[in-house]
Amino acid sequence: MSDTNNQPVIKIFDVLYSTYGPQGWWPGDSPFETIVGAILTQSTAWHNVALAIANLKREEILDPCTLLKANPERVKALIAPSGFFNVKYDRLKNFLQHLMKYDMDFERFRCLPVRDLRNELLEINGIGFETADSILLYAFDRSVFVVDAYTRRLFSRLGYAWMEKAPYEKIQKFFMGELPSDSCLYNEFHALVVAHCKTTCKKNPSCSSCNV
DNA sequence: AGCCAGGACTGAG
DNA sequence: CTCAGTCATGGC
Repeated sequence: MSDTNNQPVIKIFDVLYSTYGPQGWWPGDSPFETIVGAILTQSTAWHNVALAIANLKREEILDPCTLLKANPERVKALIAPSGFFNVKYDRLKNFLQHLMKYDMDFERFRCLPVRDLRNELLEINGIGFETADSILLYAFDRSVFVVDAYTRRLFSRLGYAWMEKAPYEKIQKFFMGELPSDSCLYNEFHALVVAHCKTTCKKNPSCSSCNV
């Protein structure tokens, strides 16, 4: 709270943005595709997720009703490239079954207040903090800040050492207190953190280049 | 040839 | 409550 070495969060964002430019995460063909992607990308490289989604599109089952009715083994085979296909199938199914409470009406579900939406997502087995918030931000365009391992790592090295082990929601609350409530800003911010860590930090374990 | 990705759940201690 | 083990494939 009184660490004078900390750069203001917004300034770090500015440097990242001017370094890497807009990342264009998940403009997506549809919110539903984004949600599927959010679940499939759990602990998985995005490239593999893209393969899985392409399969679902090719077979034309990338919509809630069709996907829920499709043969489980067939769906598992299609999403196999994204790994963990057994658990991920169950997680997709859990989400779809939750959607049944809204008569599979996607629009009715997404109109809920953010707080309710988030709580409902978190009730679904297989959707944790990061996936829920990714869905809210990237699929529903709500101004919710997404925290992940990269965020913890990068900011721990930028003077916010407490983030290394702090609870997810404490970190989230911090960022949302420091930044204006803006889904576009949060969208780019999270993507830029990932972009930076995947390039610079990864090639440099000591991460001295994190002196943004 | 390992190692690791844009996590979350479960069971053990 | 903390934490290792588990889930699986593709790319480097």
